[in-house]
Amino acid sequence: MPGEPRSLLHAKRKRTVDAIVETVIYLYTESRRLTKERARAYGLTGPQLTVISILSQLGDLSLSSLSERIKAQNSTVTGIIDRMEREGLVRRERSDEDRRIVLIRLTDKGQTLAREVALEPMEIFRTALDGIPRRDIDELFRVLDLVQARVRELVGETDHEATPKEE
Amino acid sequence: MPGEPRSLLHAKRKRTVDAIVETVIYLYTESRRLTKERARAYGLTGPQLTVISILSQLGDLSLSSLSERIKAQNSTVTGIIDRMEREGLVRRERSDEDRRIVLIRLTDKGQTLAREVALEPMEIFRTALDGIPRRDIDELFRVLDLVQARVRELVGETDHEATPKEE
DNA sequence: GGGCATTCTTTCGTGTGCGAAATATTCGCA
DNA sequence: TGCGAATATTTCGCACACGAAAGAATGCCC
Repeated sequence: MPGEPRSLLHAKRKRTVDAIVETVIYLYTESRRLTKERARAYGLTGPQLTVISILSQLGDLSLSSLSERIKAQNSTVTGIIDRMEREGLVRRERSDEDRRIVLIRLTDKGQTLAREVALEPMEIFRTALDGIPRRDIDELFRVLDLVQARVRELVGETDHEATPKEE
Repeated sequence: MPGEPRSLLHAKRKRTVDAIVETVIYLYTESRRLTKERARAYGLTGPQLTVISILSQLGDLSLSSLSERIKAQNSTVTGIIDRMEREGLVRRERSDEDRRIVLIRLTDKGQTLAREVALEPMEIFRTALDGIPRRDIDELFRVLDLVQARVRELVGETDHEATPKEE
């Protein structure tokens, strides 16, 4: 194959890719920052506000299901719940069916707060998407989904542990 | 305006938005996880590897420009550099022109490591984008850019402090 | 029925990550 | 000159965040 202006094409594409990566980072970090700012108004931290909003929507949850929801390790969530319990926002309650499980439950104080805030994760990001035409949203979804599939493929995606792939 | 099946449209749209948000979170956190995993192989943490790769590409940087690059506060980067200095990966050097400035410089050990790794931030994400057709990449860029603009608009975007808006 | 793998949570050590206050240096300007 | 505002970095206190190991309870299976 003869020489082509390949590097030029690559250069342009690299700029686009850089911009996309930058944008994703921006959206993610800005959303986090805003959640935090919003939480501060109620004397909470970002993760604490998220926990309150999840418990309020889904009811009592075991510590591990909570961890799964907020995509953090159990050991991290233990700490978050410790501090929230100290503040009287949640209570730990041992499950009766399986006494290994700790159920996290909102106290009255926690529920009152929940009603005041009603926050979605990544809220500004969502709000921004509201201002975008339907067709563009669909396009965004379509391509992001392609990218995600590709990442999962590259990563191996056996859940980093679970089911060893058998085909 | 007469009644429309508005809630149905909203429901569908909400699902799409949820999926988009989920995907962005996935891409961001998975990229971070991979960087960290990769760093471990060299006895480094994620941020440390990022610092090495940036310094290696751009040469010596002041602490603040480094903070800007990795989008973290100065106080955070101070800590990262402390530990890297302890490990003999970088040196602090007071600038001669402006003695307020601390220049961060890779040691020989740091440079050797840099040559071994050569990592881009959010690397898998980038790699995944490589497998996506040009037209889709352009679409993704176009719409994400719209979203970003909308977020900036919503946030006020006076740099959270800088130039008080005067129009 | 007793032990052993499994599951759920906590503990521990270390490393970010932030914001406010302290410190050091430079710059503008009266 | 000399002093107060501005800039660059560090210190401090706190809250995540993770992984490895310990602790507690369950379930399986001989």
